[in-house]
Order: sequence, then C-alpha cells, then structure tokens
Amino acid sequence: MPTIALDATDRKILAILQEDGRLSNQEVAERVNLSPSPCLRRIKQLEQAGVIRQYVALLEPDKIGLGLLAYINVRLEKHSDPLYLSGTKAAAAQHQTMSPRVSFSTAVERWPEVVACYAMTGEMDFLLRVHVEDMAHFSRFMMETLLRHPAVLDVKSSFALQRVKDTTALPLL
Amino acid sequence: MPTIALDATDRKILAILQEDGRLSNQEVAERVNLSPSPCLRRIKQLEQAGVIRQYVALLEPDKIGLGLLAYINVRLEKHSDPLYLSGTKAAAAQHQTMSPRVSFSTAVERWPEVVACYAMTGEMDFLLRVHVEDMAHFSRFMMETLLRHPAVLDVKSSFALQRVKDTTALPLL
DNA sequence: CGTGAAACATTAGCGGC
DNA sequence: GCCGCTAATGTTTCACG
Repeated sequence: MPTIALDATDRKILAILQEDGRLSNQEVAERVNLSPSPCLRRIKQLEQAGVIRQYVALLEPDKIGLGLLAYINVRLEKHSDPLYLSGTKAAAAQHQTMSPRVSFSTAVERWPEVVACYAMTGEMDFLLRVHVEDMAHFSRFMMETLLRHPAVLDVKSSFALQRVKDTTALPLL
Repeated sequence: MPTIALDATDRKILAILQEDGRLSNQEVAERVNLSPSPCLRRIKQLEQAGVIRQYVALLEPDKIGLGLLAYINVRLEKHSDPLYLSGTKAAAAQHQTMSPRVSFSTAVERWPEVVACYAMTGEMDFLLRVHVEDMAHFSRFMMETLLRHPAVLDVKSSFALQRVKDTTALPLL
C-alpha cells in the first residue's frame, strides 16, 4: 500500500511546498485557508507518511562551475559477479576488503558527479545523469572512474545543449 | 561570467542546505562555526547571486500514485516551423491564437507529467523525463499528448526498473 | 564579525463543531 | 474525526558596536 490518500487541501499544501519549501507554516496556512495548527498537523503527517521525502536547496549548476550535463547509458557485463549489480552495501564492503571491487550500484553512490542513476528497460542497463565542469572533466570521469569499473561493458553519452524544463515538482493527480 | 567564487564556508553552507533546505539559520550557523548573522548574510548573498536557485520539498512519487517513471527520447521534424522548436512563449502564444500550434518547448512546459526536458546531442533531439501512474496513463500521454504534437517525428521510451540514486545535491568542486 | 532586542513563527494542550 | 484558539518557547532579522 504505498499510495497515501490526499484530499484537496493536502494537494494544495504539496503544490505550494514543491514550489517554495521554505515558506513558513503560517504563510502556507493562509494560502490554503486554514489556521496554522491544522496546517502544521497536515504537513507533519505528510512528512511522516513519507509523501514529503526531503526539503532541499536547489543550486544552479553553471554558477558553481558545473557547465556540462551529460546523460550516460551504461551496459554491464551479462555474467558479471552479481555483487557488481545490486549487492548490498554490506556485501560490497566486505568484498571490497579483499579487492577494490564494489557493486556498480555502490560505486555509483560514491561518485559525486553522478546525481541520478536508474536501472532501465531496453538495450542499456542503466541511465546516469552526470554534472561535470567541462569536457576535460568529463573525459577524466570516463577514463579514470566509470570505464575502470569492472562491470561496465560499454557506454553511450549524450550532452545537454539546452535546458527546456527541469523541475522537481511532481504532478498531483 | 556565470561562475561565482565560493570560499570553504560557502561550500559548507551549500552542502548543508542541499541536504536539508529547512534547517534554521541558527542550526546552519552552528555547523559552520559562525554566529547567526554572518551566516544569514552569506545565505542571502548566495540566493541573490543565483547560486541557490530555489528551495523545494521533494515528494515520493510512489506515495502519490506515480508508480512509473519513463525517459523518452524525442526526434523532431527536421524542417518544422522554427516556432515548434524554440519559439519564445510570446511568439508561440501569438501563434496559438490562430491555431493550437505551440512550440515544442512551450508544449513541454505545459505538460505536468514531463518534469524534465533537455535538448541533447546525438541522434535524438530531446530527452524527457516523465512521471505517470501506470502504463495506461503512459499510453494516454503518448497517444493523446506527445504524439499529437505536430513537430514530433518519432520517440523511443525506456522505463525505470529501479532507482539506484537520485539526488538534487550537486557536487561542490 | 558578533550582540541584543523586537518582530515573527512554531508547537503543544485544550475546547468546540 | 478535524478545526481553531491561546500561550510558552524558539527563530529571524536588523541596527549598531
């Protein structure tokens, strides 16, 4: 039962917090025509139910020197050690005490350039989203990090030319 | 000159706010060994410089009924009306008064299922990230929305099987 | 950069619909 | 059940040292 029942007010609250996660509870309460206490109760409940996963500040990549965004399709070896694919961190860590081998998933979590990684249907096994400074940095990431991982069979990269839309706000049904 | 100079304290503040965007200024100040006022001044400056773009609440897709995540590669007609591609909203809106034609970019902004869209290098022109309830919803989105857009030539979809990593936190150089 | 004080916000308990 | 009030506590935000 992962889905949580939301009424119209909950959806309004979520829509507001998806746009501005730092609004005071008072401000939110006003906008949804509620007094502060029931509004806060709802917000806390949404947090505890896991509907609201996290509050974050979003940074502008260009302003901090991350001028290049790449999407990388990765294909792994078909018969690689299962640990490479989805081993638990514990298993991978244990494994790693003997060699620098860590599961692909665990490796991905350690690479800060990789901000997203999904196992996908289709020809490629994984899709990575990677923020780097420039092509030199990308090249280093490829040669010294991604392609060095023993489970990686091959990769296909594309680079973002223009951001048309990029929002963290999910549609509320 | 898009890049902004950051010292070690700024980076520390950004790292903290990327993880918890609702921390009180006092709490942040403590963690970076500063008193509240200079800390707040730094945060305000980072906001005004555009380094911090926005504060948001992140929702858990599964919990609100969005059980399916798709990435769609879109190829547009080579010789479509330039308006389809990257027309300004004004131009597109004007155009639209005469017909339901809007630039692809503008259309994308109006489709709430599409949370990200980048123009890309490579064979496909655009990469879309789309959150939907299930395959039935996805099918409706395809048939009734995306494929109806006159500039769309063809599409290739992949579906997320497993989230390995997905963070909004950018690496701080 | 730090201090202090006024304005503002959060949060728990209680009573009412 | 869910709402709104009140009151104590904590936080933000300035002017100023």
